[in-house]
Amino acid sequence: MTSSAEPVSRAERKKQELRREIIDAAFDCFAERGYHATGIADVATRLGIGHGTFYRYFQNKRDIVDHVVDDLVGRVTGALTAENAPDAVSTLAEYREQSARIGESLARIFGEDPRVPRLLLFEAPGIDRAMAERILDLFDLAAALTSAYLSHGVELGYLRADLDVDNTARAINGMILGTAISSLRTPEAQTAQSEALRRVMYDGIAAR
Amino acid sequence: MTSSAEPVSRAERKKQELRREIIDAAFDCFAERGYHATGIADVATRLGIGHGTFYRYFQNKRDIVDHVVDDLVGRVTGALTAENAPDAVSTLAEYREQSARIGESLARIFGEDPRVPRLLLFEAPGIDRAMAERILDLFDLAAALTSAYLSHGVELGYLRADLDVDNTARAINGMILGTAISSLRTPEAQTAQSEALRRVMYDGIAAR
DNA sequence: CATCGAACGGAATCGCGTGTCAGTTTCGGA
DNA sequence: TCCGAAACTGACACGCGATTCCGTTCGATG
Repeated sequence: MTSSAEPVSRAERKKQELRREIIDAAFDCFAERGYHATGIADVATRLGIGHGTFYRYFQNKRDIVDHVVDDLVGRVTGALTAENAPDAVSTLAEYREQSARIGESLARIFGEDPRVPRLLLFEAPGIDRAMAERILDLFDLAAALTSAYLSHGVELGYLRADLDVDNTARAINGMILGTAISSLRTPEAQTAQSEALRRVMYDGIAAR
Repeated sequence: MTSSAEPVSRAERKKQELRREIIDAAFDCFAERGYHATGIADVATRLGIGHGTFYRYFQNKRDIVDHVVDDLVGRVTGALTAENAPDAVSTLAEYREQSARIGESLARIFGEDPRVPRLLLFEAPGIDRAMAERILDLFDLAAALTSAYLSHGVELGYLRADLDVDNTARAINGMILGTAISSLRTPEAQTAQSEALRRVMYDGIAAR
């Protein structure tokens, strides 16, 4: 797949490598001081390159933050979709396992590096309207996925027949969001947090 | 209470009034173009005053956004606490009613003016670290309140005895957060959304 | 080793927004 | 009607950071 041939001259590879490094350095800076507070010079200095060089790789400041966010969004959607087809499941027990798996996957991304949720949830939406829309798109995508899982469960009869799949999906994603945000301050509560989340989903909160 | 006397000269009242108007205008601007994109001049122009005047009322740009946020946080905490003592409730049915009431109250604030959630959730956290912490504080406060309700319910026996109150509180607040965010794009779904939220809380999602 | 083009660095440019200040207006009281 | 204090105004000084540009360096090629 990556062998789409072409020159791939040694120099070309070097170039792609630096491009990659710039994206990473920008991510570091944005996460550390925030988007508006970091200058192009900061990013360049962190890599030990002149800031004029930056402009050989990216159009402008707005351009790079898009690439940084691309990267993070990719990681998240990857975790959401990888190895987890909605129709791979046919009982409630299997569904619980699958949701636990997805939950862990997200927890890993968010928990291992709190800068990821910080940037996506706290920094990005304040950059401009377009970026805020991108984040909302991400929420919508997540809602659509969750919704598909729920629909599947309703069809097979292991979830409530009268479930309002779309809105319930958003509610569930909200809980996940809440977990991600909590973990910004108390990363160690992650596990208990997602356990509580699953209990609410499956058992509700009322006494029996 | 407000009659703490003192001069309250006519001029003094005028002054407080303008101060108030500046806060409102700043809110309008921040919500419209975002914090970083609005200049003091924009705020002043909107009121038809010179921007020098602004500095007679507030120290600087950072100062005013604090006051704007104060205002919004006040509205939200007001909705969360007003007329809703945790111990005013003693059965599950009453608890459902109370939670519906609080939900409606929040829905009113967020639904009537989407700029409120947009500013609190999307704009504020990106301003600087201190502001992000303020928003996290607000989440913590909300979690503590919800937690108190849940504890009360566990003690009286109408909620599950093994409920992890703290983490469940955060999960529930997450769902509320999800609702607020959804309503940024689809305000009309508010009601269905919070209905779904309550169903998850009380009935879970599994078939019986 | 000479040549040439591409990549690099960082000094200089440019525009913008914050915050100040000195002159002007408003207003209440005598 | 007049005076002085307080409030207002907007031109201006200032700093900061994004972007440009050109002299220098690097490295491939013959």
